[in-house]
Amino acid sequence: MGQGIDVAVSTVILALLPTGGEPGDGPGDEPGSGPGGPRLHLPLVRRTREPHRDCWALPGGWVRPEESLADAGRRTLAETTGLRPSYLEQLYTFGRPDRSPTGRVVSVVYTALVRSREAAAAQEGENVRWSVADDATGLAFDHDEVVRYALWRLRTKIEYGSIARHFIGERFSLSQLREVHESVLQRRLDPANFRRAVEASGTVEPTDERLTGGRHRPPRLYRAVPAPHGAAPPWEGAGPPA
Amino acid sequence: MGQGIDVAVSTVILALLPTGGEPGDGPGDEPGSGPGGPRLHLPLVRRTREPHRDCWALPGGWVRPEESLADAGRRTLAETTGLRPSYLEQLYTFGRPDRSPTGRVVSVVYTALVRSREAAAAQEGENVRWSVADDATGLAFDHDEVVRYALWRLRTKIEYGSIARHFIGERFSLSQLREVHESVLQRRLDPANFRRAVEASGTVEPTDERLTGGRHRPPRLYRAVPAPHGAAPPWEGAGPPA
DNA sequence: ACAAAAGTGTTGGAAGTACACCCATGA
DNA sequence: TCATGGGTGTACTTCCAACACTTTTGT
Repeated sequence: MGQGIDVAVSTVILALLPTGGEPGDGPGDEPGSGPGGPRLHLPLVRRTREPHRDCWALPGGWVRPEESLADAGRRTLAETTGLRPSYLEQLYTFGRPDRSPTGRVVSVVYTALVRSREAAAAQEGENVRWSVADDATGLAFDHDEVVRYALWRLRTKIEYGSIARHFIGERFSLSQLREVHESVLQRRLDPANFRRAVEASGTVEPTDERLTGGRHRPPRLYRAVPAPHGAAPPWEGAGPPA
Repeated sequence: MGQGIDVAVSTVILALLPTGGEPGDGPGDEPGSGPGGPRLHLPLVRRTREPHRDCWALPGGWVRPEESLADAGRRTLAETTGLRPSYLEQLYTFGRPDRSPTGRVVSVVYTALVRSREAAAAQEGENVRWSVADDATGLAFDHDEVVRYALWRLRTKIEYGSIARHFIGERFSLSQLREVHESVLQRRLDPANFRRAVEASGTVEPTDERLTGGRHRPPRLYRAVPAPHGAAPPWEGAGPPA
């Protein structure tokens, strides 16, 4: 066709990191890592060329002719930050004619969630920075808007099981899961009611293991149950069609 | 950049039409228009060129360099079917490398809802056909999949006010609104409980008018209330950024 | 023994469901 | 007056938030 429209992908990758802390120690670690527990962070990359040179922006890049959109998201993410999230979900496609000053660009934006330990793989430095998601403003292009929309979507449609699987490890206590939800939703949750809601949701199941080494009674460990099915588009998180 | 990727838009436009009927008479008209009341229909267009020549497909076309994605959706929709829906919402972006045999095409798909009277504007003929949405299979490209996803999204996230505004007229009785919901959800709803749920939702408000000319007690007419705010991305349905 | 978190029970209110019943109109 | 849908009342159930309470561990 030759329309002269370029197709890019960008990714909003979110991780829960202790306020003021470094990637690597995540929720469930020593307390005192901040006034309100861990907060949502996302990696930004500094642009090294025009337009918006030296501005911070979401990691991303051009889609290659032979790769799927999700694959392009994964590839550009790895190239710019070193991150390789297991889960990627399409967020929205932005295509205002004037959103890039150099020409027509349509950006397919993905959202990913990573565990705090994986977040450490993003080599922070001169050109990569972890930023508190709610404070990320002044970004290049329309990325401010993209980030706000990604946060809105995360907070309004999350499932117990999925958020557990993606933000924390394979095995987790209900307190850890609750702390994740409290950090995302930015409000306290009743431990008793949270327990019952999670158990009734059917998205997690108890194991025989317990978390020892804590300072008090060892909690039972749970794991995310595969997938309830039928509540989401079948291809999300997996691969095709993307 | 010159990636050789073409950007298209397609639109899933849904209307409630009586089973076996013609566009123009909609829900709330004479009964006997089918065993189970009106059903979701969508217009399909016959492809006049390769690939998939003579196959039925979703209306759509190429995005022009200077128009927004939503505008491209509106324009191609009007060109192929004559329809001009007031509401357009982005559904998903499909971009498998092999989804078109002639080259790399990324399709941004929009969903629209139209009133049955507006649906009559789609000049049905040799190359435009209204089809029962749940029965639409064998379409060109990956459009089967697109239609199924659009139906899933409509059925899982609808609001009283919005569905009223888009599927039926400015003024409507609660019975008409209930019939719309019953058709979309494919199950009967209790009239008394439906009334209370709608009234409590705050998305519709009563007027002083009544619908006369019916065969029985004239029902009060309601209208959709502007917008609750904060429950959806701000730009959907309006225009930019899209 | 004590502190602190794990885990259970109970209660009251909101919201959803089923269904009985009265009201208003056209034929 | 009667059939029919419009509209109201009410009891029952289910869900959810608040919070008191018991259990189990490390120190």
